[in-house]
Amino acid sequence: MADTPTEDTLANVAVQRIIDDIVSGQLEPCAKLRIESLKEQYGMGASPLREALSRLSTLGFVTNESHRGFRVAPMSQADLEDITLNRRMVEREALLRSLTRDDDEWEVGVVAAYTRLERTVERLRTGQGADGADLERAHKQFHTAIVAHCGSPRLLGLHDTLYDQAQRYRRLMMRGIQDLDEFLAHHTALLKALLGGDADAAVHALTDHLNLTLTSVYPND
Amino acid sequence: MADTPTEDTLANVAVQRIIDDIVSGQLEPCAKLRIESLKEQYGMGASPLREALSRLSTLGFVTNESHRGFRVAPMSQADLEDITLNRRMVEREALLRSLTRDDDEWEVGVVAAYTRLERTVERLRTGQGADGADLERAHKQFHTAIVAHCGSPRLLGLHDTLYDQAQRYRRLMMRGIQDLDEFLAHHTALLKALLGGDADAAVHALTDHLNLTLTSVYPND
DNA sequence: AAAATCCGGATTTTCGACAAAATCGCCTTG
DNA sequence: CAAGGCGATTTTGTCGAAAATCCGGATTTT
Repeated sequence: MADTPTEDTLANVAVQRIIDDIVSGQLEPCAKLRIESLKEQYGMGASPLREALSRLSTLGFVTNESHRGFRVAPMSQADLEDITLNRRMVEREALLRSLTRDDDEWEVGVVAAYTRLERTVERLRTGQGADGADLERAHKQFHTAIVAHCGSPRLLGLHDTLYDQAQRYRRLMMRGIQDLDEFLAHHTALLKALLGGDADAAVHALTDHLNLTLTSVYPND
Repeated sequence: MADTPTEDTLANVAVQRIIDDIVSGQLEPCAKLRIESLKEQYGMGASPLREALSRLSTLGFVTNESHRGFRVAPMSQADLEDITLNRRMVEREALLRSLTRDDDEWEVGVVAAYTRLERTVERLRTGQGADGADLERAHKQFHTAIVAHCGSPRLLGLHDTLYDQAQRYRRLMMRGIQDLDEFLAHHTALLKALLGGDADAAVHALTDHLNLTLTSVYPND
């Protein structure tokens, strides 16, 4: 899920795998994360696991009251609202910076990522060699491409962790979707607005898109 | 009652102390952080130190290439620019949210923090029982009060770490300041703008204030 | 009965010694 | 001077156990 291709310490591997398991729902919200259990589950010693959990707690995927161990971070409407507000802020800033840099590579990257997303949807619909994980990967790549050229390491890092944190809620939203067309149409519209040359319109389209998970999972108010 | 109430874990204490030592400059940029040395320096074992360094690396105070150990994060103009851009974004968002919540407590808190800052400057000038650390604390409390009531846990966390990361550069700026009056005057103006009721003006004053460290440490361009 | 206290087992946190793997420094060699 | 080898050092991970703390139930007190 989180993008770091090859990290060769066990602790780094553990971070990735635990994020994946939390985001994919295999580790449920508020689930106790006992080192002894994790040792068996991930086949490694206690040290790298503690290190991983410690880092995950500063990233917000895990909670850690002192002497009370680690738990998967809980889910709530308030939390999704907080994630969404932060995502709107981060992606707006990153998008504006990408646009005003008039970096040719940006457009290329966004279009390429969109094409990949389109193709993945197609393969998923025709049932040939693409699963939900592929779709999620392509979706993340698309959103990452939008902010990729903002020039700020911190914005990129924030986007990455916020995207993953939102993924838990996005899964709930996707449950009600057999309508892949609608999913793709939303992103097509977003792409059009991004490439349209009007910064304000692009930002609006993006923030609207981000609100979609929120209003879709918690329709009230 | 217990003699020494250890509410916290050693690892948490280590995080705080190392941040302090990095921010205060006692641990210089790019300095190697060898566990063996730190064990002696902080009087604790390797486990809590590794955990602390690991967390600090995700917070951005420390770098950590795999199998190459930990180092104090380097300083650069690009880094300060990144910090500043992120601070403008975060504090702008937090300020706007605090304002639109029309929370009485917000004004009270901001004014109280300003008063504390004012008094600390006064005591510092008359040389009675206040040192640089006190001023630093009061300054941080003032800026924290501005964003305190935004209602977003993530914004608060971001503000906190970004503030601390900026502190290393602020120290350089302060070197050239014997003029406490100017320092205080800047904050007085900021306070006025914040309380003036004009959101746009308040945001502008705040972002200008944040730019001050940047332009002061790196005057070129 | 309700509240406070106590107690024993379980869990978390920390320690320290050790082993494996990777990196670094230095030296030689071509 | 570049390239490569080879110990020495450092980092990373394992293991077992000690110290501190939490949890839940039983007991005592109000």
